[in-house]
Amino acid sequence: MRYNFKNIEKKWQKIWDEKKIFEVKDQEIGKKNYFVLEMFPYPSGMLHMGHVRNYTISDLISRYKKLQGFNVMHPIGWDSFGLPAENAAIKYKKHPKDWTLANINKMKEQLKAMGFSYDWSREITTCLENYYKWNQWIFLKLYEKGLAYRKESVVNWCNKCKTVLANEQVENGKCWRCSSEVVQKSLEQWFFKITEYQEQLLQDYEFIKDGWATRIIDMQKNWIGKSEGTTINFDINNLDENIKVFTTRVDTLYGVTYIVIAPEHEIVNKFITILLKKDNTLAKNIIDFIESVKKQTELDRNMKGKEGIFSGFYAIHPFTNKKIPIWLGNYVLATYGTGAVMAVPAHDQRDYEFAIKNNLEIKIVITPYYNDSNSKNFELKNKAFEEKGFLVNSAEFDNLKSDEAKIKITEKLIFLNKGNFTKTYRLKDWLISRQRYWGTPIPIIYCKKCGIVPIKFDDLPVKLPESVDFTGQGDSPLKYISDFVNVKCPECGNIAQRETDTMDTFVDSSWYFLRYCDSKNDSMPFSKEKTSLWMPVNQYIGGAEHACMHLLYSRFFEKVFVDLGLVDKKAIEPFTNLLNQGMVIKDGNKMSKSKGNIVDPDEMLKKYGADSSRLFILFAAPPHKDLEWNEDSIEGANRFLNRFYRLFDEIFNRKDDSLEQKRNIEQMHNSTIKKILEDYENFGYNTIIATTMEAINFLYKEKDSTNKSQLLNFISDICILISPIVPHITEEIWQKLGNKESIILSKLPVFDSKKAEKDKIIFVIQINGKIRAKYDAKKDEIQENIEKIIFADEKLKTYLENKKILKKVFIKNKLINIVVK
RNA sequence: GCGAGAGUGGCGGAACUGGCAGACGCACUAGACUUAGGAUCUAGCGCCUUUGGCGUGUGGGUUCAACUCCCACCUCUCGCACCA
Repeated sequence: MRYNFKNIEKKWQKIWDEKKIFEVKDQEIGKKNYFVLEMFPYPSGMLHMGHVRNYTISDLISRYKKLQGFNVMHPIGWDSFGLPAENAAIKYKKHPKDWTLANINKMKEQLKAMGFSYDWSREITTCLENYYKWNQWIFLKLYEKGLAYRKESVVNWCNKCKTVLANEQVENGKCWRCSSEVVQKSLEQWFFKITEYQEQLLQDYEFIKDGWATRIIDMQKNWIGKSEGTTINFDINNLDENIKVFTTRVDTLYGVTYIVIAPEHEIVNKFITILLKKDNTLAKNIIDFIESVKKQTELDRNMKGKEGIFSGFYAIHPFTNKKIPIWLGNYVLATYGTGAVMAVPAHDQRDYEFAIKNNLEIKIVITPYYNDSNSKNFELKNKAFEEKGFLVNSAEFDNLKSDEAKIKITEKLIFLNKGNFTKTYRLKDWLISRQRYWGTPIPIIYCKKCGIVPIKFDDLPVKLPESVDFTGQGDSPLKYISDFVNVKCPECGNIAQRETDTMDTFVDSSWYFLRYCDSKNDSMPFSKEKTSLWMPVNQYIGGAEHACMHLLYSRFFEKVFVDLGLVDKKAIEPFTNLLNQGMVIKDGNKMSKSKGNIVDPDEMLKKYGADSSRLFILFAAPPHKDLEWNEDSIEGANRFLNRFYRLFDEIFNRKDDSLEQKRNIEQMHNSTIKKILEDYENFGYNTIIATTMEAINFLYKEKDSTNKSQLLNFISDICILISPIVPHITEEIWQKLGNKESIILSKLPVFDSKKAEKDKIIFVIQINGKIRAKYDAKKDEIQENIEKIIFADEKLKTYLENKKILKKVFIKNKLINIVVK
């Protein structure tokens, strides 16, 4: 017989739903709270396999923790603001809200069909007023604290999405969402001051280093990009100005032969003003150069090589007082450090290339450590020498090692008041303005008289207007809604203008986990009392692609909330354990629409059901690895479940129960429990399934000669153990076995260590590493009778008598080892 | 270039603290049952010159014993990348 997964799965999903079995109270006596969180989906219309895998793993952990006796919260919601809804509105002439809510309904069905154990009573939908109101509330709190500010600066603009992007959302010069080229624009925008927290973000890895993959932490550290060095002030010849440069190699200071500044550097304007009076051609050339660099994308700058132009000005070397030419160069980033570098062509490859191209002086000031005897004769071999070494041609610093010289030189700079030790970070403030409709309105009004005026907390929410035309042309649709834009200033009552930008949707996802703890609160985004019952999240599960976006922003928000007194300090890090599941791959590529290799979860569910799908996904690869999609394997999963059900069915319907209880069944039973419980702790979900299959194979062989209740007892424990993986079929068997309560409310079986001790094991007799014989015995038995056992074997006896036994026989694990000459 | 991870059959992957490499599954082969088999069951399945030998990316080392530890190298994947 085949088990009917369609009926069984539907039946139990309905019962679980009706009994509200997954709804969790904030506290339950005698139980510890455990918060399982998965990255909530964007409601695009259909779950993709990445979601299915992510949520299958989360569901397994949630159900396992329940069986362990925890009070588990496993919530779900919808990250439902964002650009695709707006694009769909333009394309299908459907309102983003309708489109989004319809998608949510569809996807909710899919989630339910997978049998995921969500507490739907805590569901959140970020595009609804009762959520985004609190985005605005949080914005205003940050504004109060000076952590939200408006500033004109050069920002990333995506022409296709028609909005600005945060630095984190630009990948290799392209938009993270649509992959089109990102250009630079100077605009006035809202920022969150994440840089205020950069040091703390680095320090607090202390609290999560055991629970996060080092890869993710490294990615974040890299992104924050802390670097320690020295800032030097270079005076400018015949001009009462100076240029600050940042360097990590101040030991090469005597090798500076020119200065390069970014074309965007503020001093350039001064240069031009002066030059226009003295040297019109040079000024024009410089202006042309700046224009041409502006047109280059990041990629161009990389590809075209280093370009530059002499500014006409000279800097003064702080120690030698020599005149050093100041150049403008396309390879200097305006946004990093001071936007100016001291060029040491002998010891920096970029400067070297630039110097060769522009025929600038190259001066060696470092020689390799091994080159001590003739260090003065050290020569470059068509490239810069970038390693550390001994200083030469550096006056009183000659013969010092690089590290020592860095300190001494900086100390002298400090003495001369020309520089200091500095730390520089790559991280920039988080740009949160978006020129799009489908997002949280920024709660700000601009008044000619009063300037920037925040909305009063009591006046929240600033509602997103619903009747809007989506033409796809021009600016954000919000700009054209005069009711929305033209308002009275809350301060002076005069006509004022509302901010029409909305917030980056990453604002929504930076605190949603806190809302789950207190999802119905209508006076605060969340209460400290409720969040402190659940936070920090015990286990977070999601993809690694969010390392420098969502995961970094959330850490930042959490720290702000702690400082604002909104959450307890014990949750200074929001996610203590993070599991990054691998990607789902088909034909060697990540599943995606553009690759055309999508597998529709609906089809999978229809053909094989939820349990088979879950089993397949967990069995095919360990959770952190990429998973290769294989249609044949899912059939294998389905086959196994049928086999399992058939085994149960056959034993269950057997009339005769007079057979003996068997020791080997008891042993297998016990060791199966042990292995599976261990694997749950080590994320070895694929081997849990392998162990279960072994047990089932074993039972098939033994069933006809074994006591019925002993067999059913074993099957019952298997059901509990694998119910987090295949909840429906196990619940069905569990109930047939006569249990009244749901299997979800049961407890994990316990491994009996006393029983295991007495085991008979197969011992292997190994001589010089080669296996010579096997022997079946109890451990203590064999320890006493080693010689008898060995010499009972004639062949072995002769062999050993011919050789000389060198070391005493010893036993380890399942091995008797003899060392001979 | 910098940072992280990984290399084991035809494939996905097992192997706890160094202790029978290839568990479990897929694919494949043969057989059984069957009107039928794409259901199910049984057996086989790393390679070779098969009473034996060789095998965990390559080359060395430690050890009675190495996928596992040490040294050198190769390859692949991912992340970052003109960051001064």
